[in-house]
Amino acid sequence: MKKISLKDIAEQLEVSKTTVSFVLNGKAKENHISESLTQKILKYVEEVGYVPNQLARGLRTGETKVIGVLVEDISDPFFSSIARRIEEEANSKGYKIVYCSTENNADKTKELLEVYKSRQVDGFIIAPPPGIEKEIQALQKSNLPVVLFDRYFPEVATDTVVVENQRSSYNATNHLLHNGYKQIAFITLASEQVQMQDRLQGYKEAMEEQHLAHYIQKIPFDLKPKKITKEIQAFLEQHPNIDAVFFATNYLADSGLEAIQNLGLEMPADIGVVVFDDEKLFRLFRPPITAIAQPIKEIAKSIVSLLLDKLTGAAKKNDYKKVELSTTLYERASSVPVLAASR
Amino acid sequence: MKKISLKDIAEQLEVSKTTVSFVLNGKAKENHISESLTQKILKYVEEVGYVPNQLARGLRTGETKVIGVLVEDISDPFFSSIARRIEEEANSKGYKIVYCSTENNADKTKELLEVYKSRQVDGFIIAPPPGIEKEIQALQKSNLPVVLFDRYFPEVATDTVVVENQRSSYNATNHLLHNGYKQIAFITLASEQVQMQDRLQGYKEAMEEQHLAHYIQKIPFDLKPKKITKEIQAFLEQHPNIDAVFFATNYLADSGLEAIQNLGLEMPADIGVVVFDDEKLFRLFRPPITAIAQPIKEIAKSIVSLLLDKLTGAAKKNDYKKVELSTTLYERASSVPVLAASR
DNA sequence: TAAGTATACTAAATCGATTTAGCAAGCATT
DNA sequence: AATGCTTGCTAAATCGATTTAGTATACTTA
Repeated sequence: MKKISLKDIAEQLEVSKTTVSFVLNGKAKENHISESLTQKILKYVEEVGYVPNQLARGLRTGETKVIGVLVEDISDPFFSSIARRIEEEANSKGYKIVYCSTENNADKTKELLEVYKSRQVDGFIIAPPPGIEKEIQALQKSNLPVVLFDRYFPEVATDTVVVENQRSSYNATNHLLHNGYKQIAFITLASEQVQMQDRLQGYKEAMEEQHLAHYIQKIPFDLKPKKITKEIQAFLEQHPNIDAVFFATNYLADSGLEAIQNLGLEMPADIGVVVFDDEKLFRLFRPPITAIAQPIKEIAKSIVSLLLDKLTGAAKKNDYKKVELSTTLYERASSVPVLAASR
Repeated sequence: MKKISLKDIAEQLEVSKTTVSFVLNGKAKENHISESLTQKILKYVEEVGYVPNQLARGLRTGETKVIGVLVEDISDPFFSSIARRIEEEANSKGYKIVYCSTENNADKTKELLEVYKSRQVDGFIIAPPPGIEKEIQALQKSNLPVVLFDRYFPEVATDTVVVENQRSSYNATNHLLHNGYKQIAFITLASEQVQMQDRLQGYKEAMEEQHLAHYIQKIPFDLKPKKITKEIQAFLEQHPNIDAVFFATNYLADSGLEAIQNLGLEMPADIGVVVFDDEKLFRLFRPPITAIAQPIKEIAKSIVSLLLDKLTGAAKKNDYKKVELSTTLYERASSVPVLAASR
């Protein structure tokens, strides 16, 4: 059962490849192919179940209908759920996805970009690691649309989708403050990336408004979960006066919660907890974990819509948009002491 | 900055495309290209940063070095972590991944297979939904290697990677029995898929050995989490004598744990809990949730290794292997009542 | 010295589509 | 009767690689 090609069809029906191609691309009318021949071709194509070779088509047209998606780690629940939605959105518009994990590593990312370019993807969706500013600009110069998400490069004009990191973080910190916590630690990544900086800023702003001291721990990027747990545990031991912790991203919380358990601290009485990023099980935890939920579906929708605007030409090449979506703070028991009201 | 092609290089250096191609493919020696010319070409190629167009190459050679991965849902932690590892393994062997979510829907899957075939992927990795037996066979007939995982079709010979579902389930049920639970419910999907059937079998076997009655609830496949919670809650209310629950897959547990909370039942005293599939936070739950962990990394390795054996010709075309990996039961507090020892 | 064989390289076919340019027949118009 | 416009269709170029089947020269060897 060899694959059947345009040529085969043309030969079988004793017409030219051109004619078949016109018919299949809906250009029969404008090229004066008779209705009867058009039908005959369509019928035959249907019968033999012909599917065009997309490599050949892509080679000729330069369009592959494939979008490259680069995320930090596809096994991270935030990224995998975004990926799922992007897939859904893109599929519905006739695009396919190829994805990979950057591990937040610039060199790996650069390689991946090369690979994808050589595969002629039509556009890119990227949660960029630091250090690929130039590559992003190069892509845009060579007319390959790019949408960044989760973070971006302030100095590079791009289409971008992020959440209101600073404001969300500010609000969450205030939530802790309103519930009586004062010695609030902010546990984040040792990263200059804009989303982490914004989250940090929000925390600082809220603390400074109350003239409270900061407790900031920066965890190196590539530590294993166990090591992260150790680090956080050590930090909390060094600062026994800390009465609340704000985890700046999901997987720090996963390790941090373990550290808290190891130390025998009780939420929310001994320690209040808020996490940036919601996880499915946070709601069921005991106590349930207060979390900032990012609007996954909206993020994905905005990303794909920005990219498609560029791909279809609906948006001008040098006209970049930054979409900033708001988050939802789910106030759960981990940050709401029973006595809060009376404090 | 237009893209540079083989032809451009050939013209610049005043040699033929053939020569350049030979050099780039490491076939200089065997085609008697002089060392000096070889070096000159390599140097120039490096200089201009030429990267071959993979579409053209794929069209000509029929090899794209791309593997299609179809999972049920990329946002499911089990599948996303498998995907991550597959990506890692495949990348290290020079292959790229294109993936998508089947939603366990046969029609969607069939479409996706067509799309991927038209993009000339070299092979497939599939967690198959029911009803695509014929398509799998067709792929194999047209010489496209396929590896199934998580489940398979007993009547179709394929390379397959699964875990010891029945035995794992049997052991986990026995674990509950040894800890004094007797009215054990098995909450599973209304699915004929082999992995679910095997898990059910393992449960039944253990229960029957003790001459105990079954409590089996089958949840329809496409329910939303909230609906699943309701269903499970209703089931537990109807059978108040149930003293333990075995969830046959991860997302049933996510909903089931909520049902248990809603009913005010305490683990492990009121109800013992075991889950097929471990999740990151199960260890940190209160009480920690006993779970059967699948060996993600090994599964991914086996999958890729089976597929590569077929792709490289190391394994014969009609020589199919079934790899069955063992799981680990993490016995945590959700299924180990404090009094268990004395019962 | 003729035949054989390395050496160094290339022309052209090929993969499977799309697309440009154009042919041929029929009809209307002047 | 010559010109122009439709209509209906096709030949051939093209995208950018790989690969087959050469060619031309130089060097052995009998």
